[in-house]
Formats: sequence, structure tokens, C-alpha cells
Amino acid sequence: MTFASESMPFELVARRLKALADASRLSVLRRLCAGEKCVTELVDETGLGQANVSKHLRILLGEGFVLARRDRRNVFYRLSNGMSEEICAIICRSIRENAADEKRELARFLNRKPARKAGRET
Amino acid sequence: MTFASESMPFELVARRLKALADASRLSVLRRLCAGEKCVTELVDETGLGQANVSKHLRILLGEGFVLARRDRRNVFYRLSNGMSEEICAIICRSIRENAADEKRELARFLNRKPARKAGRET
DNA sequence: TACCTACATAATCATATGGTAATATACCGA
DNA sequence: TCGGTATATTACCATATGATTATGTAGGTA
Repeated sequence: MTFASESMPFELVARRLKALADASRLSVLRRLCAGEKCVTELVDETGLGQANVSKHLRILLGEGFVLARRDRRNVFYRLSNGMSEEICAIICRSIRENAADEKRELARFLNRKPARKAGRET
Repeated sequence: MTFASESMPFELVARRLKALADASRLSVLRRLCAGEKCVTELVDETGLGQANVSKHLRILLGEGFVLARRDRRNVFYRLSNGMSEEICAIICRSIRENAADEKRELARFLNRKPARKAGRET
């Protein structure tokens, strides 16, 4: 029942994943982990342009990663749930594991006797 | 420690997420849930072009979602771990929840007395 | 060797995406 | 109402991405 399925088109899942798959948006989400923030704060903290931040927030809002509320002149955004954090945690873990794997491979390579003819060296 | 962080650049996380954020690649991964498959099988089952499938597989391989092994003329691909399934499960759940929310909203809207002046209707 | 199968790669094209500058809009205080 | 602040939207551009066709290449077989 994981992945997309009959009643859950791949397009829909892909669209939601795409909304998360951008460095700028991850950066925004990261700041929101610290709690609710208005657009100007996010602009200052991320260093991204204001129009840019607004556009990213709209995408995140549209895909349900954040919620917004207006307070006087400001619009405050916050994480709608733990979804984005959960996913990023999985990704980060997998990246670390891969790095560990490669490190092990390298160590194994370096530890073995020098090949009789230097092997490949690309 | 979730999300990207000092030692885990957003670009890296985004890149891995992007590899997952495509309907065709999700479709391929879905077939691989049933077990190892060679390229031709994936082409037949997904209906995608052969060159297309090869390219998608390379991306998935590069980001660690699948592993490959050669057997005679065929190259068999398989899921490298549960990562993609885990992530998709989270996304699917969130989509279902959102749908449920919207259904509830609609019901609430339909159940209340008709507004005195028809409200807005965009 | 010649040929076939399975897969990968390159070249190309149309479209999608992200960034920015300019502009519009909403809200608010003087 | 005027002006300023906060945010959203538009128009535009450069680049990235996905699909396809054609071609390359490795492996197997007659």
C-alpha cells in the first residue's frame, strides 16, 4: 500500500515530492522548524529575494507542507505537520549511509596490496 | 538533526529528493517493489521508452535508490533499501489526510444554512 | 564472422522551473 | 487620504528536465 497505487496517481505523489525537492524551499522549511515566521523574517534569514520566498511559500502551501495565518500586516507561516522533517530525516540518513559505504570501499581499496600493474586510475 | 544542516547541504538533500520526484521514476520503483527486474521488463510494464527507462534508472542508481547487477545479457535492477517506499508512504498518507480535510470542509460548507446573499462564488 | 538481443548514450526539442525586477495589493498609522 | 510597510503577482530570462530518435556497445549465438 506504499508508493502510489490505483487510487493514488504517481503524478500526485510526484508533485508533492517536487515541492519538497528544492534547496531554497528546504532552507525555508528549515527556518520554520524554529517556529512560525513571517515572510520578511524568512527573507532576511535565508537571503533569498522577497518575490522568490513568496513564490516558494505558495508552492509549499499548495502542497500542504505549511500553513499560513494573517496577523495585521504580516502573514505568518508554519510547518503544517512533521511530514517534511520526517522525509528529510530519511534522506539525510540515507546520504550518511551512502557516504559511510563509500568510505568503507575506499578504505578497503587503499588497504589492499598495490595491484601488479597499478590497475585503473581514471 | 533532521532536515539538512551544516554538514548536510540542502543541495544534496534536494538532489536526492528530485530523483524521487518524478512520476515515471515512481512508476519504475513501484514495479521494483515486486522484486528484481531487467530493463526490458520495466520497459514492457511501464510503457515507457527504453532510452527513457535507462536514463531514469541511471538517476535512481546515482542517488542510491536502486542497485544493479549484470547477468549475461541482462542488467537487473532492484530497490537498494526501503527508503523510497518509506518516503512515498508518508507522502501518500499526507495526500489522503488532505483529501479527508477538504472533504470535511466541503461537508461543513454544504451543511450550513445558505448565506443571506450567496456569499462568494469565484 | 555475422547477426541478434539488451542496454546505454548522445543529440535534439519542448516544456518546466527558479530567480529577479517591476508592479500590484492589502493593511495600517499619521 | 497619503504614505509606508508587508506580501503577492506578473513578466521575463536562463537553465534544467523529460521524452524521443538515432546510434553505440557489450554479450550471446548460429
